[in-house]
Amino acid sequence: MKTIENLTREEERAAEVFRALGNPARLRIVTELARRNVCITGDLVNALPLAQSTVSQHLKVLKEAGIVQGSIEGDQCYCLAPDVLRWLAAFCTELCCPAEAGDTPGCGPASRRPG
Amino acid sequence: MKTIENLTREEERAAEVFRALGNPARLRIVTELARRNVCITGDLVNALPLAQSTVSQHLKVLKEAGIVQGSIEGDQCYCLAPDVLRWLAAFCTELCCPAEAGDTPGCGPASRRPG
DNA sequence: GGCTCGTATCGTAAAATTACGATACAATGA
DNA sequence: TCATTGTATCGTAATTTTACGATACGAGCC
Repeated sequence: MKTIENLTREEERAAEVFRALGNPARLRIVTELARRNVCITGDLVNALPLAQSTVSQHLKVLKEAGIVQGSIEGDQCYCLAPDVLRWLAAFCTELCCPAEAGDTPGCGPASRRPG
Repeated sequence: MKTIENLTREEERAAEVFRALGNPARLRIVTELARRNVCITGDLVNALPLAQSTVSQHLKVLKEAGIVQGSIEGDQCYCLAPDVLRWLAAFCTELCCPAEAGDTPGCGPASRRPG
């Protein structure tokens, strides 16, 4: 994939997190963690129709994206990182509802900005 | 990619939208649309260091995910679909801050659920 | 020491994504 | 009618992702 160099740091980070969440198995892991608060790998392997090694790899991706974190027990007890999803929610809200802009969003020939 | 069959419809939809946003070029398109409100394809081609055909393909992905929509002028004038990002923000918030649950999230040996 | 159990990592095959040039196609204007 | 312009689609090569089995590795127990 070609690197898009004029991304802001925020956009770059958001793309990374979006990508990690954009896989059904990984999203399932995240919802499972949200439901249970804390899981060991085995819990997640049981919850998914995938091989243990595959689940472990997905966990690694989620960990690298900062979405889940291991406990102090040596990476065998996972939970959601509390801030990332909150930040992502704010990012999405900012995109669709820019607080400052008074423009009413919407398509159509008349709504094209003059600039 | 293997299909995870026990995803809820909401999770499936979220994964689709996350995946579409999880590419730097596409996220750039979305932020550009958020900034300008409305763009024709050429505007986006100019904003990105990619070939016209590539940008067009990314637009198609975003359109199929329901994130952008074409205007009535025959798909040549794009804007953000107003509801999807709002919905996605709500989805993320629900994941990290489940309103009902009184449990305090967090890792550690003591917080493992008894079940 | 030698088991078993749970998990991470390695190597690899299949599938999907990404980007590009070439081309098609509709609208516009000479 | 014929060229031009803007955009979508096609075909394809390179890269990345996904999933699996095999294997390594540490902890706990005999």
